[in-house]
Amino acid sequence: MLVLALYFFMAKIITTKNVTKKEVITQHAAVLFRQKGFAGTSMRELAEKLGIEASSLYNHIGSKSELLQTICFAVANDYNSQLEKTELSNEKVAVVIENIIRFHIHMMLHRFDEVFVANHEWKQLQEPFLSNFLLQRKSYEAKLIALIKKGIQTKEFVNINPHVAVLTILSAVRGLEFWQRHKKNLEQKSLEQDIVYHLLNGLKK
Amino acid sequence: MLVLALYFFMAKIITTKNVTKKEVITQHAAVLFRQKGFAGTSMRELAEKLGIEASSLYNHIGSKSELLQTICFAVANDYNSQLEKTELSNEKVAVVIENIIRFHIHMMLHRFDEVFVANHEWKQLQEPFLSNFLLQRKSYEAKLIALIKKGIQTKEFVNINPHVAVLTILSAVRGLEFWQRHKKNLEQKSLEQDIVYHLLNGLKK
DNA sequence: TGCCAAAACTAACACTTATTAGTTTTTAAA
DNA sequence: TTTAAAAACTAATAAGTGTTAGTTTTGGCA
Repeated sequence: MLVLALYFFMAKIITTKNVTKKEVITQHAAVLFRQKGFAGTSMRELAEKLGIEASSLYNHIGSKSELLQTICFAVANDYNSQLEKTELSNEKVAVVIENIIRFHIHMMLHRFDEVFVANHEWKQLQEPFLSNFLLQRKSYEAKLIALIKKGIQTKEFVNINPHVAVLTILSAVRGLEFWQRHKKNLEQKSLEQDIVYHLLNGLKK
Repeated sequence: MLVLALYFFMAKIITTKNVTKKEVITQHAAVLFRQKGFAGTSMRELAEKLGIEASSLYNHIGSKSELLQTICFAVANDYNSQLEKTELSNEKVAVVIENIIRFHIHMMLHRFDEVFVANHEWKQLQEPFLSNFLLQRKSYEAKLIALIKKGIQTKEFVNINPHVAVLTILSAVRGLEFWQRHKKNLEQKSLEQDIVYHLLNGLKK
């Protein structure tokens, strides 16, 4: 007698300890949102990456928007708390600025997907999250501007428009987005060193 | 006797001479694509901005994708032809680089919407346009890298990784995206001067 | 005026979207 | 082994998508 048994398994989200399923979903969402944008990513697509059905996502998350909110504010919080720490040090302004640049580079290289999404997709946040996010960013920039001003007063920096300098620095560091493509071709340390040097000392001899 | 006449007018796309309706549509599309992203913008939304119905758009354009293609390649062409012009000059490398930076700033300030869309939404291009676009960008960057290398050889520039320098410069200039918010608060000329100075001579005294 | 092409319209198509309801399976503790 | 919660499933909803077909209106020229 032949017994033929067929087993069907339901797919399940794989988690390792200390990582909730919500966090696994959010991380996958970050990758997709980076690759295809928030509006360009569907919940079915996200579910497929996780090996489950779209409707099953809602056992773990509230909504698609919530995913974006989680990503954007996690990044914003990390930048803010690091800045608060760094600000309080007694180093010279040039050193503080250098440390901040290095932290930005670190975030770009190690939290790439989330940072990218926070940089590019925040516009898709719904109110009141949109306003909140913009407010946080403005306050962050204001702190940096104040630092540059201080550096000019202490004669450490040239007499540049502090607002312009901050934008130039922040944007230059964001250039690492493009760098991901050639990640392997260059040592991280020398990359970091070149950017910091370029921004602080310029290109010319 | 009272005669009551009701007139209904069909909306029409307003054009001034030397501007085709297709160009008017494309310009409005650029604004919307910048504000809400390509995937986040619907044809009905675009049509509404123009005061017509969505289906009427198709008397003038082929498809939504075509709009994105038009925008991205118009920008790419402008950058490419300007670079070809500038490269051929007999100026010192530092001057050539400075001119290129100034051109980028000019594009950011005067063709904001199109440049922004080309920078952010090119990923949504369909093949073979996507590959074509990436190829053009790579070749553009390669030319800039060669220029920086030349500048290092002629001892005009410090011994920096040319690839990193190009990315830093291009990204820094893209920071003007954020500047649009405060457009009125600063003279364009001094803004331009500060960025050029920062990138060529650095922040430190 | 009469005519024709350009450009608008309405209506519909076939799909895709995020999300919900209700049901079944799985997991883990009692 | 029973039981309850967690987490998967199927099926459906209502709204929105780009685009096409067919029709009507418009504007300029004969």
